[in-house]
Amino acid sequence: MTRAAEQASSLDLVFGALADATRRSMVERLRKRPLTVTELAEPYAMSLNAVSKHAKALERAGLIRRHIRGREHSCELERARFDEAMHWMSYYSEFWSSRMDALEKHLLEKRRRERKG
Amino acid sequence: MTRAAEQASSLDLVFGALADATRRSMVERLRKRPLTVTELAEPYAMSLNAVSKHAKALERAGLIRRHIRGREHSCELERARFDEAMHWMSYYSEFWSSRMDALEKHLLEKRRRERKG
DNA sequence: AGGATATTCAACCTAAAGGTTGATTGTCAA
DNA sequence: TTGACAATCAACCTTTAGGTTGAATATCCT
Repeated sequence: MTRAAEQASSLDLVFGALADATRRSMVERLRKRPLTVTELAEPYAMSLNAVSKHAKALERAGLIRRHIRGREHSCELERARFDEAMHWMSYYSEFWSSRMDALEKHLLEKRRRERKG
Repeated sequence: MTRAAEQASSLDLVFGALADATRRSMVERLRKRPLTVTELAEPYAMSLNAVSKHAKALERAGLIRRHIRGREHSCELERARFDEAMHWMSYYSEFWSSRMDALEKHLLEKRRRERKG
């Protein structure tokens, strides 16, 4: 990060984006299908402008992608983007790390069985 | 949340706490062993006061616990606290959800085998 | 008791976050 | 071509976040 003390790191942006309840709610709704900014705004008691800003924050963090078709901006969840943060966190969670360990063991075992038989 | 529009939700606090690089660095270091506030402060080019505030943010989010022994505050990682956020995120990650699915399948299969044999 | 050490409290500063309103840009459709 | 619609830009306001310094509190040690 040469001139980038100024620019937030990727994890800063992802966690920062998820630290807001409105944005988490948006992510939840985008899980089902893409939504335009206007559709996104519908449930919230705030201006379209505010929603537009939230969408931009999610986009900056890479958590959504935007497809512009005419005047409509369709916002789509970028599921892969969650992995980085999940991976970071997994080091600190007993629950998940133990489950991941179990899974790794399972996969190794399976591979071993498959090689044999 | 009756009178709690004011108070941030649990996920707000957890993600908010992790949105700062200094605090993530602290978490990383606490993974190995508990550290006092002074020990925590050592690598960072900021006042002890600032570090104390960061520790408090992590504590408020439930990501660390504090054991006071005399004048020293020993900060310890609260690993279980990461689970809630991980769980929330897991719905949105292809990577993790697919792995979790595989694990679930494995566990079911295993249980089935064990019941049979 | 008295001084060093560990930590927090309090007041302050600056920048960023989340919201507003009003104007602007671009696209659709009659 | 004109008006409605989708979204952003720009300016502004208020609260919060991250940092500072200086004083206070509590504990340890001799």
